[in-house]
Parts: sequence; structure tokens; C-alpha cells
Amino acid sequence: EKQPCMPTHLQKPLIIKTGVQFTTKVRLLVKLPEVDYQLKVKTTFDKDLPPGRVRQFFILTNNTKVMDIEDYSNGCLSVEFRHLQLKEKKYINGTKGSEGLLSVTEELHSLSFEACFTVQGLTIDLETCSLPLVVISNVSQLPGGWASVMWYNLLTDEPRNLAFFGNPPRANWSQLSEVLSWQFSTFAGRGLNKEQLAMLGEKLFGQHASCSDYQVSWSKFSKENIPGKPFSFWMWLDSILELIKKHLLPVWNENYIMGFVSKEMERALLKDKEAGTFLLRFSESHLGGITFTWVEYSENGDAKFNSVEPYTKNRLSALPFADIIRDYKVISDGVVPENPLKFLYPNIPKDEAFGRLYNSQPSKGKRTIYPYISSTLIPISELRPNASTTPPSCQSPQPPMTPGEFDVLCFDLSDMNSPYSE
Amino acid sequence: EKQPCMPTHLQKPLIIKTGVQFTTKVRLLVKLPEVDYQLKVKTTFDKDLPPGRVRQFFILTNNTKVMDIEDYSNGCLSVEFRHLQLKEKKYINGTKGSEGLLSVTEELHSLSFEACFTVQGLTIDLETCSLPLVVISNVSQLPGGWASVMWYNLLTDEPRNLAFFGNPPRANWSQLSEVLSWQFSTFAGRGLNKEQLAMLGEKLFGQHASCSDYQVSWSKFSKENIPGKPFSFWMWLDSILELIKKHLLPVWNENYIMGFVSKEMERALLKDKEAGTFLLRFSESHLGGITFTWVEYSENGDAKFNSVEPYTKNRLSALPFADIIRDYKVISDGVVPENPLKFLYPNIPKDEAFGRLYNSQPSKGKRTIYPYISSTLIPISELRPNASTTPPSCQSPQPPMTPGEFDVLCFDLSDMNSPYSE
DNA sequence: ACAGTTTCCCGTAAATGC
DNA sequence: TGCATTTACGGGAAACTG
Repeated sequence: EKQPCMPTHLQKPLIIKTGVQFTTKVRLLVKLPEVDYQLKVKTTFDKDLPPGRVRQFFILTNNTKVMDIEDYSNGCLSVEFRHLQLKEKKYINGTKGSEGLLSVTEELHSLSFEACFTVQGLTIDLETCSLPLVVISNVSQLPGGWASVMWYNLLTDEPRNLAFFGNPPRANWSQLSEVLSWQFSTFAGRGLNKEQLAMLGEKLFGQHASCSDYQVSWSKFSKENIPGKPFSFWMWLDSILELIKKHLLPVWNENYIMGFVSKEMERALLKDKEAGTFLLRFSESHLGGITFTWVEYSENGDAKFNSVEPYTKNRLSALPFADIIRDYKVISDGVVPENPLKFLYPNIPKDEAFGRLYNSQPSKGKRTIYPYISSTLIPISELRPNASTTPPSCQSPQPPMTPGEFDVLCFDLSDMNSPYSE
Repeated sequence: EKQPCMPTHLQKPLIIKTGVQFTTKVRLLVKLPEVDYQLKVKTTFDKDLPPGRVRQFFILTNNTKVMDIEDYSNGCLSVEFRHLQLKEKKYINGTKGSEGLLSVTEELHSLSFEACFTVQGLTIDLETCSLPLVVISNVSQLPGGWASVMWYNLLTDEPRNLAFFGNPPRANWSQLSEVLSWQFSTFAGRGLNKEQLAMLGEKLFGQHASCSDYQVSWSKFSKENIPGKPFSFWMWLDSILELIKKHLLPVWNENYIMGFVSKEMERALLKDKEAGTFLLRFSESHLGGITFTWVEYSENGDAKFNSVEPYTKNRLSALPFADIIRDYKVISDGVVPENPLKFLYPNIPKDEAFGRLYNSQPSKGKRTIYPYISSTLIPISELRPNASTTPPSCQSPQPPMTPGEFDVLCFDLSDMNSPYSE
């Protein structure tokens, strides 16, 4: 019979996309007394799934079963499976299972490994399996997958509780906020500070005290929409993470993006600063948008706050953000256009902050191809005299998390790579 | 034995990409005397290829072989194969064939259909096959594929000369230019006029008389690079066709793009026109670029011509071309920026020509999301006083083609669809 | 080293399923 | 009908392969 091995070590639980190759490696931790013959390891996906599961997958490539021992890296045997690919097993029996309660990214799967060998007349079966895996079919499901992985790692130490999302526990904000910050520091190179986390907490809990440690439900974190918005808290936050990764990395890493600031806080900060002082803030109303807000003073000394329509990935791929800040102009009726952005909050001269980050030269540079006049895009806003501006609401909270530690024995599922594993 | 059928009718020879689905339909033209049993048709790809062929493909899907009669549309039997997919047959025997002379898009393939039935004790084998097909593995090979299809259609009536590109004939410019114009009228809605074709002829033949009917070799048409350029004549022309299809359709269809004009001709046309008169021309130095050139006069009355750096698909997807024309500004040292484009050659006021084609309102319109100031991109050129401009060379020729007609008999390969068949 | 060719796979759009 | 999920495949880039 099967000799169940102790669980398995996996740094980063994974998200696997059907049809996309992934790699996994298993290591035998016990030293076998001179096993000469070829030791075969078989990988099986969704091996022990309870029947009636909604979706079930299998490994498409013929690498499914047999593999011989290869590496003697640090004295122990290991196998690496490459080019594995998942495909859905259609119509397991009749129709799909029932639990239509869970969404695709809440459904947890696993990859099993088996081997069998004989030592001194003893037949030994080894078996181990990975931490829970999320299977998606389109990259558009990645954010949902990440949410699941985070929640699982944060809230359980069980190595393979595939039913975790049947009744997921709540998270303390102190834990959750730490994980969120960790996401930013891992993927964008800089985590979230206290003020930024406070704003996120306010978004989840409202204006309540940021001192007590509220609990967040899984649903509130990633399933329910934020009141009045067509997306959940995590979808919103992840869209920002993506925006940073693709378009704002240097600016983010220089800490020039305050980012998570309520509009009320924003005004409080800018009020009384020098005219032309601005700060950068992520849009709360649209996914993956960033805007800048600057302060001006009318003749009677009243502060006036202006924000541009948030820039999203499409706009930013046409023009890098630093260049937008450099070149932004406001036109008011035939006057020579002027850039209203002068000082990055609290008081850093714009070019001093962003100078190194500017890309295309202010139009002239950029080796002009001989007969042509070079041309760049300039972001402009046209203000009509009667333009009134009055921004809306505000919020604030704080963070912690520690990924589970996993034990190791016979098998060490030491590494598993898919494009989505970090 | 096989009863070879007469060739086959195929409106549009095809380009098929491996791994991408295509559809084909075969029709039986003879009325069978009450065939009750199921008539099976088998499709085979690259059935009779000479061995040693460089690449060989097969139909991946299990739809490969059997299909029963389905449609009685207009009284005749037909089968439609859907979701067919091609995959390369690797290592036919040992290494690939030898003829490394032909490029992938010059290699012609074919799709065969076979059926067998018995009438009144007579066993009849039917067989037919498609016109030559080009197989590609990436859309980046499409332009090359189109070139082959055009050349084949233009220069032979043979239904399946798979060795056509072993020694491809030359084309008369009178024929070729007609095909080229036809490409534009088919895919972009408007063909090429005499002047445009004359410029293309000059590009191929130099300044020579455009009256005599020069011949163009296949190599010169699509394989050799244009002297001094890193692309062939067809690659260049096709890049423009693509640019039009994706970004310039309305402007092209309104006939506002002169497009194919040598720089010399351009100057001759603009000289003496009112200041601010401009015309639109495709870049000859870069793939898929369009520029505008306008005329100005210095104080002593000398004409001065300016062209912007050509806009390519990336820029145009950030900002539609009509809007670029509307908003383009030139800045000279602190002066209020001005749009130098006033009249579309010969003398149409800019807004009269392009007014209907403008997209985003001149910034203001576009329902501004409440607290935000809307913003648009404006293309600008910054001129320094010492900017000198002097454009280069010029050329000119003319067009004709008629796709072959194909005969029909037993089988009528009536239709064949792939995403690339028009 | 490199050029021609294929593979890989994201991200959008469309199709499908429920 | 609408939403959730999958499929399709263009397009850019990496990997392959002689």
C-alpha cells in the first residue's frame, strides 16, 4: 500500500494556465542504499479530487508518467518535469459537479507525484503532492488567482486544504495589510508605507479608527464590489500594481507616487503649499489609473485643486508618465500654454525630482531623421473660464503577513515554475 | 484506379497558418443516381508532394478523414470541413529535403479530397485538389504569402503548379500595377490612380519612361531589398496597405491621401501654392509610415517645405490621423503655437476636408468625468531658428491584372475559408 | 553568429456555457 | 438575457535550428 510521505515544501503556490507550459521538480530526500535501477516518478494532476468536482484537469503532454533519475546535484536524486501542460477533462461523468458556489479561481487543485522502488526486498511506494494550485484559462483570471493564493497563504498552514474556499476565514487587517505591502515590494520594488495602508484600510472599513484591528472577509476583499464601483477591492488594487509594473516602475521606486491618498487628505496636504505643488494619486473610480492634482490660488487667496483625467495603460504606453509630467500644459484661451506642475509635494522642484526619468528629449533631441521635423505628443488640457473644480471624498488604515512554513521529508517538491510563480 | 477529376475552382487561393482553424467545402457536381449509402470524403494535406520537400504538413484534427454528405443546398451534394488545423510533419525521413532555395512562402502546398462510391456495379474513385496553398507559421509571414498568391494568380493559369516558384516568370508592369491597385481597392476600399502607380513604377524601374511596359522579376518585386533600404518593394507597399486598413481607412477613402508621391513631385506640386498648403505622403524610408508636408514662404518669397517625422501604427493608435492633422502645432521659441496646416492640396480648407473625420472633440467635449479636467494628446514640433529642411529624391510608373479563371467538373472545391482568405 | 522560421504566450475579442 | 468562463488568434518577442 501507499506509504504517504509528509507534505511538501513549496515556496510559492502556483497559478497555472491551461495550455501554457510549466515546470516542476521533485527531490528525494532520503538517501537510497544504492538503487541501481531506474526510479520512475509519475505526475498526476487532480489525482484525488473528490468526484463531482466542478472542473478537473489532466496533464496533456506525454511527460505524464515516466521519468528517470537525473540529477545528483547535492547528493540527492531529483526529477524535473518540463513542458507540462494542463487541459480540462471534459464531462467527467454526465454533467459537471454541482458546487457552482465557487468561482474558478477559488477552486483548488493539486499535482501528485508517485514513485515505487524496492530496497532489500521491501517495496516502498512514495507519494507526495503540491500545495493547492489555481487553474485558469485566461490571463484575465490572474488577479483572481493571486487573491486566492494570498488568502490561502495568509490564513492557513494546512498543506493541502483543497476545500479552503468553501468557507474561507477572515483576515485581520494587521495581517492582510502586511501581505499587500509585500506584494508591492515584491512586484514593484517598493512596499506601502503607513499612510498608504491607512488609506486602503479606510477603503475597506470606512472612516473608522485605524487603530483597532478590523477583520476582512474573503468576499469583501476580492468578491464583492466596492460600493458604487464595478470592481472589488483587490481587483482595484491589483490593477494599480499592474500599472506600476508596466508603466511606473522608476517613478514608484523613487517614492514619487503618493498613490493611495484620499481626495480629502490630498486637499489637506496641498492646501497652503506653494502654487503649482502637485502630487500623484491612483484613481479610485477607474481600474489602473493615475492622476496628478495640483494646487493654485485664486486672486482672493482661495485654494483651487485640479486633477487631470487619470492616465491608464493605453495612454501611458503612448507617452511615459515622467514625460507627461514634464510636458503637460494647460491652455486658457489663446494664452501661451503653461505647465501648472511646479513642485512635487511637499516642495521638490519638478525637474529635480523627475529629471532623470524623462525619456524622449523635449522634442528637439532624438536624432531627427534628416529631412523630417521631429514631433512628440504633448498632453494638454484646455480650460474654459467657467471651469469649476470640486473633488469628492476620503479614507485611512494599516498592515502584516507571514507565509506558512512547510515541512519536508521523503519527497521535496522543491521547485515549481510557471510564468505565474512570481 | 483513381478517376482524376478536372481541376477545381477556387476564388481565392489561400494562405493557411499552422495551428489556426480553416474551413473548406467540396461540392459534387454530377448528380448521382440515388446513392443511398453514406458517401465519404477524405481530405489530405500535401498528399502528392514530391518526397524531399522541405516542409510537409498534415491535418491535425480528427476531421481528417470521414465526412458524410450533408447539404442538399441547390440539389447537389457537398461537405464542409470545419475546424481544420495544420501541423508540420517533422523529420519526414532523416533531415528535411534539400531545396533550401525556396523560402517558406514560395513553397506551394495543396489540399486533396477523395471519395469512392459504387453506382450500378461500377466503382468510382473521385479525387480533386485545391489550388496551391501557402503555409505560414506566424502572421509576420503573411505579406510574403500574399506576394506569392498574387504572383501565381497573375502569371499562370495552371491549376496546381506547385513548382511555380522554382522559376517564376516575370510580370509586365501593366499587369502588375493593375493587381496592386486591385489590392488597395479590395482591402482599403479605393484603388490607386495613374499618378500613384506612376510613382510606384519609378520606384521599381527608376526614372525611365513610364510609357514602355517594363518587366518586373519576382525577386525584384518581393525578395530583393530596394537599394539602400532594408526591405523589398512589396514589403514596403504592403506595410502601407496595412497602415491604411488599420488607421487611415476613412481618410484614404475620401481620397485625401496622395500617398505615393516622390519628394520631387511633392515640391513641384506645393510650390506656389498658398502658404500652409499640405499634402499627405507615405514614408519611403520606413515601413508603414505617413507624413504631411506643407509649404511656407520665407520673407524673400522662397518656398520652404517641411515634413513631420512619419507617423507609424504605434503613434496612430495613440491618436487618430485626422486628429493629428487638426491639432498639430509648431512651437517656435515662446510664440503661441500654431498649426501650420491650412489647406489640403490643392486648396481645400483643412476643416472642410477633415471636419467629419475628427474624433475626440478638441479636448473640451468628451464628457469630463466630474472632478477631473480632461486631457488630450497634441502632436507638436519644436522648431529652433536654425532648422534647415531639404528633402531628397523622386520617381514614377503604371498598372493591370486579372486573376485566372478555373474550370470545374466532378468536384467543385467551391469555397475555402481561412482568416487570410480576404 | 546569424537569419529564417517556429514557438511561446499575453491580451483582446469573440464564442460558448450556464 | 446576462455573467462567467473558455476559446481564438494577432502580434511581439524569444527560442529554435540548422
